Amino acid sequence: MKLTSQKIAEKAGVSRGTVDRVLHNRGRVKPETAEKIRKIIAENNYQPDAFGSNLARRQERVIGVLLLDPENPFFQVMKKGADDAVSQYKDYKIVLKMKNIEGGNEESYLTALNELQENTDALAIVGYNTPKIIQEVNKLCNKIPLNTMNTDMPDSDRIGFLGIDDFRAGQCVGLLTKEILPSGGNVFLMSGRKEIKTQEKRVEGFLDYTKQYTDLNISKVVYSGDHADIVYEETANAFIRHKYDGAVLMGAYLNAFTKAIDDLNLSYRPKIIGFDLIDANRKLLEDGKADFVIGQQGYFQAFNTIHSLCEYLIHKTPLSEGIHLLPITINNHYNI
Amino acid sequence: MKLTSQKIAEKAGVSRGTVDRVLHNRGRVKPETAEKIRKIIAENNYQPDAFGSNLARRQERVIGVLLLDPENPFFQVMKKGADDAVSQYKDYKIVLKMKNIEGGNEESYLTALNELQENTDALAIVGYNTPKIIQEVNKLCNKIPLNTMNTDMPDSDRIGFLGIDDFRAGQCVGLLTKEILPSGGNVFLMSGRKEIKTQEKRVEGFLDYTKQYTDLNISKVVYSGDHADIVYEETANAFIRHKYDGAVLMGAYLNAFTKAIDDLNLSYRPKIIGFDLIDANRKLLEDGKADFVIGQQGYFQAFNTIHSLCEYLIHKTPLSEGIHLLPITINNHYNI
DNA sequence: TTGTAAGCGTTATCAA
DNA sequence: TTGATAACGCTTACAA
Repeated sequence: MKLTSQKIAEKAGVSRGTVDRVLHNRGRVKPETAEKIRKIIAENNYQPDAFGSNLARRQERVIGVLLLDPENPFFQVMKKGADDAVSQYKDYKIVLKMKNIEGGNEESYLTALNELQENTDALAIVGYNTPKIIQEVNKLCNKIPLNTMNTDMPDSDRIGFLGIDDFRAGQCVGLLTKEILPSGGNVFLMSGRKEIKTQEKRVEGFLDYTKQYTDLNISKVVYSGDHADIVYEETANAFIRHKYDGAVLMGAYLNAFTKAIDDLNLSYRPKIIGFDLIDANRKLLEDGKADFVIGQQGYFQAFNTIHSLCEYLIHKTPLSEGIHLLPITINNHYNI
Repeated sequence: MKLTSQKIAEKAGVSRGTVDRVLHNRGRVKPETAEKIRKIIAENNYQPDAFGSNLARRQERVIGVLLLDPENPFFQVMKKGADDAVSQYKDYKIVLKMKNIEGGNEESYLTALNELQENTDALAIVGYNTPKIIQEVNKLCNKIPLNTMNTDMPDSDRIGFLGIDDFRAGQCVGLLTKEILPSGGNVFLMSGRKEIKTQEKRVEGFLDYTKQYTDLNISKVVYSGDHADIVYEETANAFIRHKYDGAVLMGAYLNAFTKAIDDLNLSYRPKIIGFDLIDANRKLLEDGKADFVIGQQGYFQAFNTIHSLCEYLIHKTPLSEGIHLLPITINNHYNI
C-alpha cells in the first residue's frame, strides 16, 4: 500500500488538511502538532505523490533564465538546452522566463535580473562578476534557489555552478596543437576579451601546456574584443607579417578567423583550432576550413541546470552545491 | 479552460466512459460513435492529462531492455543510461526489465528475448542479425513498439535505431592517425571479431580514409575475438616483430593492448588510439597510456532510446522511425 | 453498447 | 488552530 498524506494524518491523529499545511509550511498549525507531523513524515520517509499534487495544484511554476548576448550563437545553443529541459516537464506546468542581455554592461544585466526575479520560483543565470551584481544576486539567493551556468559567480551565494574547466580546455588545445604541428612550429594565438574570465583561463591553460610540454613558438595574444571585423583584420595582419603553422582562437567568430586566412591565399594551410560547436563552426569543420573545434557543451550546461531546478521544484530533490564541470568535446570533420 | 475528456464527451453527446474506451481502443463502442468521438478528439487536438490518468491508472508499465555481454563494461555504461532515463519517469510507474545475454550465441539471445517479451509494453534491444532472430523480432514488432540500439537490425520491422556511424568513426580514427603520426609511418591495426558488423565497419572506414588520404603503412588487420589475453599476445607479437609508430584497436580491451606495448619497454612510445570511453580506458588516457579514445556514446544510445519509449508510453509521442546516429566523441587526456 | 460512480492523492476553501 | 469537503482529470468496475 502506498504511503499517503491520509496515512500520515491518521498516524498523527490529525486531518489531511493539517498535514498539508505542515508540508508546505503554510502556517496556522500549532507548533507541537507541526513538530509531531514532521517527525512522522521523516520517519516514514513520506514523499507526496507528484500526480496527486499536480492534479490539484493551480498555479504554474516559473523558472527565470538569464543569458548574455543574444547575437552570440553560443547562447542560442544554451537557449535550446533550456527549452528542451523544461519541455520534458510540460505536464508539470513549469514555464521558462528567458532574458538575454544586450550590450553586456552591468546596468543592463541588473535590469534584466530584476525583471526576471518577479514571480519566479527559481533562477538559472550566466554569471557576471561585479560587486554590485554579486550583491543583487545574493539578495535573490535568500528568496529562491539560484544556479549559475557557463560563467560562475564564485563569490556569491549561488547554490551551484555548471560549466567547463576552461584552463583544462586551454591545455587540451595545447596538446592537440602539439600533436598536429611539427616540432618548433609557430602558432598564432587570438582571444576575445581579457576581461572575460572563461576566455582568459583558456589562454592561460594553453600557454601553460605549450610552455611546459612543447617547443612551439606562441605569438603574443591578440585580443579581438569578440568583434568579427577585428578578428578578420588582426588575423590577416598577423599572417601577412609571419608564417604560422597553426592558429588558435579562444574567442568568438572562428568563421572570420578562417576567412582571413583563406582570403590570403597562402601557399600553405595552417592548422586551425577554435571554440564552440555552433552551426557556423560545424560548417567550417565540414568544409575543411578548421581542424578542431572545442565544444563547451552549452546545450547541456543549460539543459542540466534547468533540469535540476525542475526536479527541485517538483520533487524537492536537493540541488547539488558547488562547482560542476562537464568535459569539453573535441570535434573534427568526422564528429560534428 | 482546459480541454478534458468530459468536454469531449459532451460535444459528442456521450459519457466520459465511452470516450475513454475509444481513447484506449478498449472496444465495446459502436463504430459510428467511436468514429465521431475520434473526429472530435482530432479536431480539438485533445491530449489526455498525464496526471489524471496516472493517478487513476493501476498497473505499471514495463520496458524490456536487452543488452549483450554483461562482462563488457560498455554494456554497463548502456545499462546506466537506461536506468537514468527511466528514473526520470519514476512518478509514472515505469519499470525496466533488463537482460544481458551471456555467451553471445543465437540461442541465448532468443531465450532472453522470449523471457523479456512477456508482460512488456515496449522493447529496446541491442540488435543481433540472424534470420531466426530477425523473424522472432518481427513477431514482437507486431505486438509492441521495439527499437534497436547500438547495433541495428535493418532487415527487421523495428521502429527505429539509435547508434553511431561506425564507418565514419573509422574514418575519424584515420584522420587522427594521420595528424599525429609522421608521414609514411607504420600502423598496427587490430579489431575484435570480423562478424561484428560495427567493428568491421570501423576497420573499413579506417582503411578507406588512410588509403585515400595518407601514405601510412597499415598492417594486416589482426582479430582478437575480443579476448583480453589474445589482444595482449597478438599485440606483443606484432611489436616484437616490427616497429610501429601507431597502434589502433577497433575492438575491446584497450587496456590489454596498451599493457602489451608497455611491457615490451620499447625505446619509443607508439601513438595509441582505441574505442569506448569506459572507466578502464579513461584511466589509460589519464595515465598517458593511450592518446585518443573514441566514445560511442553508449550512455546516450540507451538513455535516448528508453526516453523515447517512455514518452511514447506516457504521452503517445510517436516514435521516430529509421536510423538515428549520434556523433562519436573524441577523447584525450583533457576531456575524460 | 453505453452510462454511472467510486476511486486515485493532493490542494484549497470554508466552516467550525 | 483544525477538520470536512469539493475540486483536479482520468480509469474502471459494474450496472443498465
